Amino acid sequence: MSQVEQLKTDVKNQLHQAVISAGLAAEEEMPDIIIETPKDKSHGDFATNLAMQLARVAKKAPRAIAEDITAHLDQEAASIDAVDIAGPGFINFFMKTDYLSDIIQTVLDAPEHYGRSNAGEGKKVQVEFVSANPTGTLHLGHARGAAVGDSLCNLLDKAGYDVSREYYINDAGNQIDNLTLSLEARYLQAVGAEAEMPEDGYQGKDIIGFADEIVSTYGERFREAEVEKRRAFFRDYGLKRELDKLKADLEDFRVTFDEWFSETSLYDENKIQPVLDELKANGETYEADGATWFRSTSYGDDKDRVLIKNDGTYTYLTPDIAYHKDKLNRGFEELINIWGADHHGYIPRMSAAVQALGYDKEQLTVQIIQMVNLFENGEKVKMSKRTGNAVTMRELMDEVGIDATRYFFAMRAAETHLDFDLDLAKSESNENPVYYVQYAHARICSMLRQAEEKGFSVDRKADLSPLTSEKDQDLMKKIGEYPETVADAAAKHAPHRLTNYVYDLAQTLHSFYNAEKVLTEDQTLTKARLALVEACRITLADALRVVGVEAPERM
RNA sequence: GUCCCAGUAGCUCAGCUGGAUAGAGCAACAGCCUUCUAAGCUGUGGGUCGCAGGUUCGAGUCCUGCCUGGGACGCCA
Repeated sequence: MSQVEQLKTDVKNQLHQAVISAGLAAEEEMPDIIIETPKDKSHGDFATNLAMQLARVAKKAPRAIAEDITAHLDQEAASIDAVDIAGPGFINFFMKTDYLSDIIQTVLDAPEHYGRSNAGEGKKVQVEFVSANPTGTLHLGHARGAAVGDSLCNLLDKAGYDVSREYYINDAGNQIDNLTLSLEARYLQAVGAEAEMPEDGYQGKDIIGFADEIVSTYGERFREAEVEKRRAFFRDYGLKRELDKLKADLEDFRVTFDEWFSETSLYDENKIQPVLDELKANGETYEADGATWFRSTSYGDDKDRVLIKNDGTYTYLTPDIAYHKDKLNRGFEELINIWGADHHGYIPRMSAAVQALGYDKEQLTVQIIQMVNLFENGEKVKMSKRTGNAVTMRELMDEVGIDATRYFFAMRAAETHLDFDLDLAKSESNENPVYYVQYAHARICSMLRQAEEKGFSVDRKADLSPLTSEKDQDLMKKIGEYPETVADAAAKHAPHRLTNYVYDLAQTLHSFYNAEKVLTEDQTLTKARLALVEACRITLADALRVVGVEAPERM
């Protein structure tokens, strides 16, 4: 537990005692005691609305209740320096300040550990994200999903969840047949044969490239080959090359997966039929119009869904249900799927399926990634200038840079529409929040370098008592908020809270920097401040790492 | 038509489990570099929180209806 959480717990416990001994409420009437951090510093380090919550139970005015509570409160036991009753009945707590230096001490004692918690209690969570079809290039929306998904996983990991990252490869359906036929057509064209692209074929240049590769490696041998064999080869070849490309793009975007799960493997390992049997045995299916239906309306879907079409083949849903069953069989207690906005209508049926298989509704969470609109020169850009197609993730990385792209995508709540300002993301200026945060880190590194030249080094045992100025304390407090921010952002699946935090922390550092000098004639003060900025640097670097952004030592 | 998401300052967005005077950044205006990085700091102005009801000590936050924008509504994936 972090210092701040420990303090809050102490205050909570003492408040609980005070309420009992003041006779304001019995144990079973006790509300959840909420300790919040006021926005306004004059309202103390912490505050509680407990007196207002008790108004009904105690049948007294909140301010009078607050008087009773504070009169019975053991301030010493909760490290409280002073209390104040304010507004409609808030109790404000001004804490003894030594907890602030404890924060810095904790960071310095175990830098790589700071912010880590056991909030998740080792719960096995699986996050499935990106999962774009292996038939083309990753685009804007995929990039956002990748950034949000990866940061979320980093967060969950830090907050004590046992997290696994997975990519579901749709390598079994029509789209793969389409890929195969498209590649075949391109190959035949490349060797000068008559061939037409299939209807709805993949027009991308990458397919032409693969065809050329095949020609240069294998020559024209497939020209007269048996169609079935030829197609099997093209299928495997095309799939492998598409996957290589996806992996490379994602890796360059600093996103890696623990598992690349093949849809085809569900067929190969006979994992679909047993799930169908199970649903049938549970009475969740019926036959109608020559098809097999899943009675998803029993679990809140607005209509039933076809599992087996009247031509005998599965719909997309069927293997996907088997896939989710497989995930749960692998021991994951919670599944998080990160899907594009165009899939949100699919949520109720997947949720229904999980429930129909006997699992708890809460075990599946679907996080929707809303659409991204690119803006340049104040105008919406839909298409890439170079290719005329939708803007790809690769283009975005090349043009904007990975740091800015990752930061911008992580910066906003995932389920909100995002306007991505290309000019802002590209600008190396004060307007760009990424550089603002990175600059804070580089600035500290610069101070540490100069300290070293002057014979100072960061002393983990430095006396921190000289850190008494307002800016010193602001910075210590902000650093102290990190563990809770991480745990909270993880629990709420909200990586954007971390970018908000890291921006705040950078701002607090810059403000500190302009008000106080670190390298001074006063050795004791210098050592204390070096310890402080080092703790800040560690926190900045770690938060940036979670977001997927580098922390440069110079800018 | 049904369902989902969004609507907060001129623009882009935060706003935790319902709490104190609704906050940042950008843009506008006024200051701060002989001093550790000015990619920085300090200050000023700017709001019927889409609209209307309701719940309660208290609503941007919860409930109902409506308006606007986006999306989804297939035996496609």
